[in-house]
Amino acid sequence: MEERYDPATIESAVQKSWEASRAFTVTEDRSREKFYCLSMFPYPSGRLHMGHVRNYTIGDVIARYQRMRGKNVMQPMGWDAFGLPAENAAIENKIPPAEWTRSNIDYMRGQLQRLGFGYDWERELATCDPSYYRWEQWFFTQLFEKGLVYRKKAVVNWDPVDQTVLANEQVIDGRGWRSGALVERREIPQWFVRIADYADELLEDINRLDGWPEAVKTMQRNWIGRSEGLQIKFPLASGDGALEVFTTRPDTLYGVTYLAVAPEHPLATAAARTNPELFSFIEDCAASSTSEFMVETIEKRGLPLGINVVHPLTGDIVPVWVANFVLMSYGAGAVMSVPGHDQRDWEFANTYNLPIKQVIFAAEGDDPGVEECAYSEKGLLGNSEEYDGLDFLAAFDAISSRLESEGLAERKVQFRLRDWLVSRQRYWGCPIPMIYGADGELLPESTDRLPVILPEDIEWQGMMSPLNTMPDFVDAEHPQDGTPARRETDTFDTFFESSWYFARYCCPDADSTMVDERVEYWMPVDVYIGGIEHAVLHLLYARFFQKLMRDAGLVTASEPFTRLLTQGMVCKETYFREVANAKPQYFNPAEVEVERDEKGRAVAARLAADGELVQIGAIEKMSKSKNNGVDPQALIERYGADTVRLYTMFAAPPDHTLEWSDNAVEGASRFIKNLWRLTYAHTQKGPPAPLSPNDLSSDMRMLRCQIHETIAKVTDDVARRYKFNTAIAAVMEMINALSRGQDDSEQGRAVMQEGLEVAVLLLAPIIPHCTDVLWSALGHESELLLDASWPSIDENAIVRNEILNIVQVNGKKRAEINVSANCPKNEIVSIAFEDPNVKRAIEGMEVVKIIHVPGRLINIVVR
RNA sequence: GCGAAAGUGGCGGAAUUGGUAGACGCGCUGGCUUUAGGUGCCAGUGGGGUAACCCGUGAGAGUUCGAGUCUCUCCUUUCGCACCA
Repeated sequence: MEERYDPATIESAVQKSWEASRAFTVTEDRSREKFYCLSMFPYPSGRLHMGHVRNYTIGDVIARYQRMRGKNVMQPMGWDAFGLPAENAAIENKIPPAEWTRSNIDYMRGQLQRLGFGYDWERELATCDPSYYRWEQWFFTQLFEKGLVYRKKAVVNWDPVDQTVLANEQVIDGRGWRSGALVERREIPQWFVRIADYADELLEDINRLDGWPEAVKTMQRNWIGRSEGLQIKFPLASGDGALEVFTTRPDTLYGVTYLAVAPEHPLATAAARTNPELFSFIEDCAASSTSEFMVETIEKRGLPLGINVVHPLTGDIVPVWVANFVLMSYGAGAVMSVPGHDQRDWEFANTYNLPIKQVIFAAEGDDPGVEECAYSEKGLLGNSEEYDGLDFLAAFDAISSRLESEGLAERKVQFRLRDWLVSRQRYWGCPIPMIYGADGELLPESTDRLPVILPEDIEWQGMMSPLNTMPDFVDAEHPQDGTPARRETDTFDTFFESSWYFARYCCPDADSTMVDERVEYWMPVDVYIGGIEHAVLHLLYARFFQKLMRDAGLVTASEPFTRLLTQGMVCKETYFREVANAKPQYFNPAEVEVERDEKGRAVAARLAADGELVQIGAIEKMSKSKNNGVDPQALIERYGADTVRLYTMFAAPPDHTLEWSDNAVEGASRFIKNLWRLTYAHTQKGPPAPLSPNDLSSDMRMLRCQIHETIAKVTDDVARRYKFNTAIAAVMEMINALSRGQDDSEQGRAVMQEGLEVAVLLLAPIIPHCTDVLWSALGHESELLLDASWPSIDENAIVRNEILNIVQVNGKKRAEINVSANCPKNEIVSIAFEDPNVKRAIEGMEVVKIIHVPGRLINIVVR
């Protein structure tokens, strides 16, 4: 090894050796335990950002650790290549999306390789390749044949100027982001997949996901949102038909004072035909974004429809309103309003002077009343005729049974989960393989004509998908009789591609099936790593797809991901200057110099270019808009990949947000240099003698104890807890101890050898390049560090004969005492009572009891 | 609005099962070496107090011999909300 640590040279040499030996290429080997380590594949946006670096370092550390444990590890990588940004780039820069995407992939692949991630590049896939998307087209046709796909009208954001459908993120303050035109809600026919049919199983199987974070499981449960309730018919007072509503609180039925329907509800549409005020209200509602967040946060408004219904129990006449907060997509698109016992209804009733009626009373204690706010707890019924005094369950049952027997209601399980809308009116996506016959018949493209290839050589005009204007694409034939037909021009939601890529990695070259038998060896994924923002959508769609594939006989596992690790965001401070009548101007932290007081607090910041002050903003997620991104490329060039990997793992636990600090990167670099120097100095003294554990000085025995305790700590942190920051801290402590306790005696050098070997092995997954060189220098030239065994613990080394105990008086620490490992309680107590601090603390007091926590502390309780 | 998390020194964080609060690192302060600068090395570093000691984990209550950790209320921040990926 060289005396000086030169990351650029080392890293390129080590990476070349991995490449030459195809070190990360794997095949199925039934004699070995497999480990499938998967990180969420990136969207090829142009350059890697710190979020990618963090995500993929976590995955690589786990993969390399499992390999050292002897597992047959597969770690693949690919590209989630379809999506909106490629279309934006096409519009802005006149580059065809395919070209833009493929050149980004090439650049980003190089960046991943420079970071030294151990991917099996022979399994690489890009979702925009026909060899990939042909199989999801095929699968979609299978789903269609099974009746799991249907077509129905759904609301979209429509930009009337650009004549195009907008994504929610393209709607800013109710306007199209490019045209600035007021966005309209418009209903168009769309393709849906019946995920709601699997709602029960998706919910039930969450209970089996032991390796998933509780927070993610709870979010999925809430997203699926199973609720048991009653679908009730309120007969129209006019006598023609009934208005159906779903409620989970039939016990509050006597408190209904009005009904509310969504603006898109047929009853509202019908009433609006003869009522201009209603018509314009509904139009107003339609002029806002479709996102649920917007619907739920706007001011609650409504109008009476002039329609009445009959209360099914009392026969009272109840008015029907239209309200902007009722969602057409949930339940029946109509609700029964009980302002006494639902806060939103209460506020609405207050605004419009609708009656509020209390029908639920507290089971015990004071009556809460409904004058100040709604009482939404479950309690005992009142003002409810013969049901007075019943509790929630009894009332639910009695009222449900009565209405059911009268044919006015039906018990129903309602899910919040809606069927998956998979069609997008966009170009850069996988074509939906459907054809419209002359009479509008829905026809799946025949299997032998798949894939339906997305034309890549395109002219982009305006904002609309160019597919609509390409006769070569649109003109099709009836799959059976060959008559002229029209091809679907919608493409799939990109979640469609990302819902099964993990299965395809197992057999990326299968050219006659979607997946082959190799999938049975590798699936399920043992650990899946990605951002917490995917907690619901992507991770739920992927679970759903796995079940669809299982039911199609393609796979046997019901769940795709055994263990899930959700990663936090990467953040950085922001700096800006106010600009009159415009958005603030943000400056990249690299261009700003920060002044600190003697405590290190930032007191001011100046732009390096002009020396003038800039304002210090919040610490926010790295983004273009806040100009607070740190380019990984520049850091790799300056410090090397190992330092960047070490820092990202050390700065925070994987599931926390990571606040980027350039100074702390320097610290990571310093640590590697220290390890390098220590190893160099040690190896320069020649090979050490074999270790003889029974001949160690007491200092060396202690040092060796720490080495083996570090193995235990790091193994637990890496394998079980996924806390790489504390694992690294433990190795740092060990290196500090080795460095301080240098002893050039024969056995002292043997302990140093053992300590350095352990450090190199423990750090190998995190900083694989420099440890590779150090491993050779320590005398393991013939062994590949990649396949070296994870170090094991010498149980004899970690036996301690003395243990530090804490003495507390009334829970406050008063002394520390050293006692022998199995010292009985009474002896510890008598030693404690000898301590002057303890004596002073208990002087003149009566000892009430003494609590002993073996091996830790005693607490003397006095009064 | 609904759902889910988080809040500990100047900063990132540690404390794994209710048992020593602040490991490790950054920053900062003082010193040494070299010196053009940087690197490197040593010491100190939660607040208050001469000290004994007291205070201290977003705020407030509670349970306990003992609470950063458990319970309740509140505040703040972040993430998701179905066409961003």
